[in-house]
Amino acid sequence: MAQRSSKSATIIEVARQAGVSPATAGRVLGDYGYSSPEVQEKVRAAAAALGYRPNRLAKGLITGKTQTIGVVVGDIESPFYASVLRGIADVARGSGFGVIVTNSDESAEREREAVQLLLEKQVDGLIVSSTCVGDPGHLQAAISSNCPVVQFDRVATDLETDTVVIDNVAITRAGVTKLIEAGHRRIGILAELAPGKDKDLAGFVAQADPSDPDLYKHYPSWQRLLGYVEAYRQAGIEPDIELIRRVPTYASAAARKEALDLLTMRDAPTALFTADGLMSTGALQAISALKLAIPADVSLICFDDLDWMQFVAHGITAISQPTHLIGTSAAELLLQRIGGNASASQHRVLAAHLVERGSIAVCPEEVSG
Amino acid sequence: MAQRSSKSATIIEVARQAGVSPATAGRVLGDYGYSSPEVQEKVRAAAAALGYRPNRLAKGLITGKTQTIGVVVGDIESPFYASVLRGIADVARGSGFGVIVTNSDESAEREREAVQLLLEKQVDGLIVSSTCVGDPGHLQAAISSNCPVVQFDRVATDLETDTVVIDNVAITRAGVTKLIEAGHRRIGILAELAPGKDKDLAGFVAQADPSDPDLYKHYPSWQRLLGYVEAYRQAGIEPDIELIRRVPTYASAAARKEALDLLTMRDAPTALFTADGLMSTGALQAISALKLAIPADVSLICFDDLDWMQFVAHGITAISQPTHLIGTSAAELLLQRIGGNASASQHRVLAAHLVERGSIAVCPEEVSG
DNA sequence: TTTCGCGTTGTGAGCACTAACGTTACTCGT
DNA sequence: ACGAGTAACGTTAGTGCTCACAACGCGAAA
Repeated sequence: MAQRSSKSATIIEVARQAGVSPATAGRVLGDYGYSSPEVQEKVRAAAAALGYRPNRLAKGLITGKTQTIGVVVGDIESPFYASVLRGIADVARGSGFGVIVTNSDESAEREREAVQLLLEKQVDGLIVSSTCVGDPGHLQAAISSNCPVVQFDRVATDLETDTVVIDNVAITRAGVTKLIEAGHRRIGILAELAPGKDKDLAGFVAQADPSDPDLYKHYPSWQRLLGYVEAYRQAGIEPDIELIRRVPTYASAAARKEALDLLTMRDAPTALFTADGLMSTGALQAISALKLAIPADVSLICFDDLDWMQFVAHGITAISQPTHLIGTSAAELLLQRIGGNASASQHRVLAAHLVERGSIAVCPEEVSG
Repeated sequence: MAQRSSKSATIIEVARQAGVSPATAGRVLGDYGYSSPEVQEKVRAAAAALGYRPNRLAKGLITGKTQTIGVVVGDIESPFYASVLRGIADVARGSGFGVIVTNSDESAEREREAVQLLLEKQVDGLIVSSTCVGDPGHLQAAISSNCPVVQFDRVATDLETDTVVIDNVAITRAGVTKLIEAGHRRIGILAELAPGKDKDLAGFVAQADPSDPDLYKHYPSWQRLLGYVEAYRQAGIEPDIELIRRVPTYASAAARKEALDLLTMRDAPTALFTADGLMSTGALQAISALKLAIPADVSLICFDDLDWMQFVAHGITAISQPTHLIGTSAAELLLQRIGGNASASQHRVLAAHLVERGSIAVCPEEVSG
């Protein structure tokens, strides 16, 4: 019989109803310590009769554990983050954990506020794709107060946390190499390449070196650019800086604009590489607006395998990230830490793979040449 | 100077450091009651020095408010729910609230578990798109324990809650009417039409009546079917039950299969209406596999305006839901309730609109006929 | 019988914080 | 001059629960 009243029953009322002490009732309901079968039955019956619902706040206050993990992502609306979050939520649910989600909107300040809020809510751990890998003081603060952190996608390396990433450089190199093998020499690349508008793109490309611990390399889009440059160098070609397009604001409209510009320039590229889902959407808008055919007029490889890539044109060749697995891995690592695992930081590098479809044609100039 | 130690400082330590009582420190830091400027400064200085971070659990335990709202959706990975969630999160953040998200996977049992967990965590309110509109006992329990509930998309009408929905019947009727006006007489419809596999589809269509308070009408996909049927009847045509396809499992692969079947049947439809994003994706897969051209071979209207609909073929005409607004509205209504608003339930019906693109052609048979 | 140990239960403290109330000092109006 | 009002602060109790500890009974081992 459920309780009708507005205030729900406490464990003390259950105990009184069952004729035992609150501690005993707690032992039965909380499933710890000792209790005899007879008492268990009495307590459970009383709890059911009163519609007792444990108050996890009180429990958390005393145990120091809330069974809640906090997640900070750029934007849950993005398919990438949504899928990662789904993975996290699945693992969390399996262990009786709740998940508090916050969007940083790629703003360092919002991210800090979010982390602060989550810590005040006493989350047991944090999963973060940090906007500010160069200034992770807020994450360090979390770790210092015994709140383990797992980073994914973007990682601040001078932070002692578990991490889950994919090998952006290698998979991008593989993808761009496919285009080069098809004879393409002028391959445009569309990437966010945040933060730091002042960053010297030409300098970065010139001295591109995967072993260099440059801060910008911690951002996936810069890593993907690195893979792009490496693919060129491996083929003995020098990349043309004109073909590397930085999208000033992280939105498909901006990507579309940049793609339009790229595709209508003098000596336009014969192929395109897009560094993430938003870039892909923008590129497709531009290609559609220009009434170009894929792959007859322009070849294409997209980072992130979105739903529509299997049926647009003759299928879009894409790099597929194991998004769900990123989420489950991050959550599993975090739960291990919460469970007390104090071993050295684990760094998981998951495999992305190329989904070959019909968006790569042999370069016409190659054919005629 | 931030604290290095693992346990963070409490308000008592701050008070001691500042030379005041815990209550006074609480008043300063919690911004309630009275306190002199001098004391405020001392306390704030002490708090900063100790790296004090308020414990919201303790605060919540005593005030009965956690500044947290719980959200239950089918699947955060779906663009619809992701966008609604984004709206909720935006409003929540603006008011200093956290958001705990859970997926029900369209399972009534999981939904009940999720609600139970959220109530145990003492959320101040719940936003739910319920799977089990016919058996909302768990939601009634929430309301009874003073936890306001706002429903969106799907609503259990015999529950006294605020609701946020769109007018599925009207907008679908408008969309299908466009197809009929273009001369199409055989329009296939792809819809989930859960729950109740035993539900008599033919009977539902035969007696389709928008004023009938049938349980199934509370589900958007059934409502959309109703709009479809009404569009036919308004045009003086009787819908062909063969063209109404129920997708047995809610996945794009199943939708694809059903669409393939539909498009290759004898007397195949000349146009298609898809009742949500997953159906649209499945339909496009089928159309692509059959190498049909849109709209030359088949016209199309899709419910839910997904990213790719602006650049696929000549653009896909779509029904666009104000997803973000659904989320913000639901969150605003909930925050009002949490704030103490006890007026009668509000039922918001938001406007969806038709985004006309290039996926509707005049029916060829109409032209020749 | 004594001693030990174990299962079982109750008692009391305390987690970090806020609300209610009491006390003090001070101001103001008449 | 005196009561009322108010600002500022402290004391205390209480939020719902868990944990350490003590106490007790009972059977087995010494």
